[in-house]
Amino acid sequence: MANDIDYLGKLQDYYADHKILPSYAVIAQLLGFKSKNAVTALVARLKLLSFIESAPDGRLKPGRRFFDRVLAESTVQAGFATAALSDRNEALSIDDYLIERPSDTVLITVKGDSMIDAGIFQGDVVIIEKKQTANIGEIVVAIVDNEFTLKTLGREGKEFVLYPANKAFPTIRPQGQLEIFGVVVGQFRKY
Amino acid sequence: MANDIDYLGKLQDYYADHKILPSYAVIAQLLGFKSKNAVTALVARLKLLSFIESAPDGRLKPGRRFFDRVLAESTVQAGFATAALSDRNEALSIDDYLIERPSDTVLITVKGDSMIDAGIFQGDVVIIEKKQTANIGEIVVAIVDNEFTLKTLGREGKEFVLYPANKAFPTIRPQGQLEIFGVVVGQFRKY
DNA sequence: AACGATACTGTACGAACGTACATCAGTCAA
DNA sequence: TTGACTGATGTACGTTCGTACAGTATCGTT
Repeated sequence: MANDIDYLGKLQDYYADHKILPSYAVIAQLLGFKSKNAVTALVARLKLLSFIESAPDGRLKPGRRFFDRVLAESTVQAGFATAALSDRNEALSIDDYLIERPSDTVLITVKGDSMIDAGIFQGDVVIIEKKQTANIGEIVVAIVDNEFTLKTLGREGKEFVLYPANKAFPTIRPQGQLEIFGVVVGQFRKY
Repeated sequence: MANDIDYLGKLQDYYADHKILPSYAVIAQLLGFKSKNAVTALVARLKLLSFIESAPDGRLKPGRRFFDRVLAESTVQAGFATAALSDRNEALSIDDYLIERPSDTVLITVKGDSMIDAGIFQGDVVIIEKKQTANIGEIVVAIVDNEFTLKTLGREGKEFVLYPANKAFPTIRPQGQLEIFGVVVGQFRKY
């Protein structure tokens, strides 16, 4: 059973490369089995765990948990780290974790350094939930001078203001009504 | 030819539902063709435009442009956002964008503030590709005193060192051999 | 009206498909 | 030592696969 997780990893790698799952014969080759029927048995086990399902035509397709990623505890003692990872750790589907309302969510690539003290760097992608209202303290995408700007919503007296998270940038005090496009609900970065 | 885009849309819908592409026979059914060979011709045309490709075993897989339209539909009306996402059109999902080798990848929740100047905060999740070697300048997960630590790999003289990205923390100069668990390839955060 | 191009229909075929059944080898507990 | 269990190997088979070739219908151009 322990090998099943390694086999699953290989299927996930194949899927990352090709965006499909292969046939039983190709899976046998991939995993080093001599027999297709070993794949049938493995697939049955992976189906029980919701990693894999069958499409209407009998072909294999990713199951609900196929895109779960291993979430390791950083406090796990490193000496046991490798052995522990696949047995006990939680799993997380990144898209499901970051996006709760797909139909109201857009991704925007950050340009500029105005939010670096909030850990949002140029080139990062922020996840925006489209909303016209926001709470004080939330990071929002507002429309100022017909352009999007990413800032923290603040209030001074009766007026809303937009605070950067970088001392080099000024606070924005909008003339007239502040127009909010959405609220930042997540962020990600690739190295 | 105009119908080809509609046919492609239906394939994209099937893919959105099942996360795989079906066989020629199933595609014929899906599109209302009476003949499998019409699918062969359609596939040839879609291949020329890089919407579809063949996997090594002959099965169909999404091509480089297969996800173009899906991403275009998901962006906001503002031209700005569309342009920002335009270089990411091969990514099916955030997971697909961030993770290239699922079998060697684990997620770790960050504890501590040692890397805040690099935009990695406590509570963020970092995406680790398990590797025993890394390049100078990369952010690594190293094992020091039997614990994971997240730092930037550096070198002083002949010795490897681990630099924090926070002035409040000291540089780590490991006794003996530096042990690397993996390299940070991505990061994400939820608000 | 004739012709060429395009997109589809129909048929055929060797190869591969998913599935079923029997068997074997290794491991572990009693 | 023995039996049960698990995971793999091997074989077989009806169905489906991807591909090739021939033919048809429609449309636009000359």
